[in-house]
Amino acid sequence: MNKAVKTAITPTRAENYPEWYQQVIKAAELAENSDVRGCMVIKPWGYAIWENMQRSLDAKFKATGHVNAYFPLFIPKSYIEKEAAHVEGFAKECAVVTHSRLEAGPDGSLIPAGPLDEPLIVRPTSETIIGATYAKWVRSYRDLPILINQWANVVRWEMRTRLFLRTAEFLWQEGHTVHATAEEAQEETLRMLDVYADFAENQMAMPVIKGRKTDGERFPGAVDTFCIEAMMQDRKALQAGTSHFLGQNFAKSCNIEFQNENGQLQHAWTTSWGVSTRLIGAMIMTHSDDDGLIVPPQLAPHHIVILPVHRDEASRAAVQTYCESLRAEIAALHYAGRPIEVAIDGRELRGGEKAWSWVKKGVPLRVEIGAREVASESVFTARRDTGEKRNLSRGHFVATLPQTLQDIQDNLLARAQAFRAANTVELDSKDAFYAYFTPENKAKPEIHGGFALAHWDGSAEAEAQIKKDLNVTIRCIPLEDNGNGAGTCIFTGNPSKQRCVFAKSY
RNA sequence: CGGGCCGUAGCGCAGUCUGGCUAGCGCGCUUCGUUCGGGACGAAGAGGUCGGUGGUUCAAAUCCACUCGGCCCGACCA
Repeated sequence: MNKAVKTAITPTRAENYPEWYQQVIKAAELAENSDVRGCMVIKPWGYAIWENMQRSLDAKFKATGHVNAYFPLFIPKSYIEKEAAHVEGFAKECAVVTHSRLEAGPDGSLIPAGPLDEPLIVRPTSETIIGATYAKWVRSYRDLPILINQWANVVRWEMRTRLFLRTAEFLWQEGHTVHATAEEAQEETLRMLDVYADFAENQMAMPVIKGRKTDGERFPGAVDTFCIEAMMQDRKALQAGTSHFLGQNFAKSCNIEFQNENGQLQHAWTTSWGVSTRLIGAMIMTHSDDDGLIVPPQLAPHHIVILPVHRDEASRAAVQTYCESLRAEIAALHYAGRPIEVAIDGRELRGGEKAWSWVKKGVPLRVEIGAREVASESVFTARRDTGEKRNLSRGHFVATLPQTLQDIQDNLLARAQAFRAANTVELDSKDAFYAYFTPENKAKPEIHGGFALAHWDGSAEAEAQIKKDLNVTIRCIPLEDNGNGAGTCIFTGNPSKQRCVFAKSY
């Protein structure tokens, strides 16, 4: 109390958003930088959130007919070379294994030995190695479709990294499917995009825009790339997931061929789709505040923590017993299809310090139990999302707990939706567009801009120009056009079919 | 790969320009005491190859050379 702390996290979002982001991660003990450049250590609290994401996504994949499998970490260099656009996109960021062992050097150091005949690439994505495998599996139309997902790590040698948002190694899932027809593959591509959007909104409480990428932003080797785009609290866009219709590009380069009902040999149609630990970054930047992380109940490792408050030794045993029985009662309840996760924090810490540690970790509900609560059969409870503190009868608290968690979940989504709506504008002139995306203070840019919905005629020149001038990109061409149909391109004056989403992005 | 900055305790830093007592400070950590319902206070402790190698010197965290690593700005980023 003596310490005049206004917020648990310094700096605040308004003061320095990127630094705030780093401090939230640190304070919540989600992850830290490792000794390996660009690679992070995901700590237990962060990994538990990832496990919850995995569990939920995995169930959705299974429910849409997919099964899991695992493919190698290493890809022969020649495989990557097969697809021209793919090489172009990934060659610059591949880790390459060239030797198979180490030998003692003259000064006691180890030097690589046993050069490989063909270097191996550490997978940046697995289209080529999985495609090569599928080529062996597919003979007949009866072998199709193949609907497989893998949970894996991938490596992309990024120049500049940020925890969760862009790391050299990251965890993800990648679905790779093979179909007999283009239509079926296109349906699959959009089905999985819907799965991602459903997960983002209902589990992460993060509203997203589903859309199609422009030619310039498309996945290397894809015919069509679809994405979900979310708005972070600095109003920048984050691509939260992608689903690609690969056409026959990889089927041709990997030789995935089958005989159709008429006995004709033809190339198959493939898709791939993925989301990564970047979603944790998205969750942080969507919901957290100046007191730290806020985890949506659906993803929270603990839904609720019980903090025993021991004021004197006389009541200690009674408080402890009360906490234990409350925990047992809560643990028997269910929320969102799983038992409510409840923990008692019995650490020998001061009350304030202990409470703040859970605020910073973003636990949805905190309960403090002392002699007063024991005496009156009540609980003192605080919501992380609103900060609201209440004294409730124990019976009422327990009976309404699942609903309270859902209220928090709903509130987070509603809050994020309102934020996005408040920072989304329709712009109808190039001047207004440039004004919207230009900071008032160029030396120390304030948080400005947001999502701009504007007409664009498909001109790659205009797309390149705004990227150069403003660092603004077309995030996507929305699948659901709520921007009232056709109009005029604000850059060229040519006709435009619909508005696109423009924003600065991560 | 170009331009700039920085490596001193777990973290954040001072000291380097102008070489000189036993290398300091804050936070954190350990122990004890008093405290405890929203981030306590006091006392006593532990913790350092000053990024590395070589050189100059009676003497190097400090000066010189080389080298390794990191950060920022560019370029790059499904």
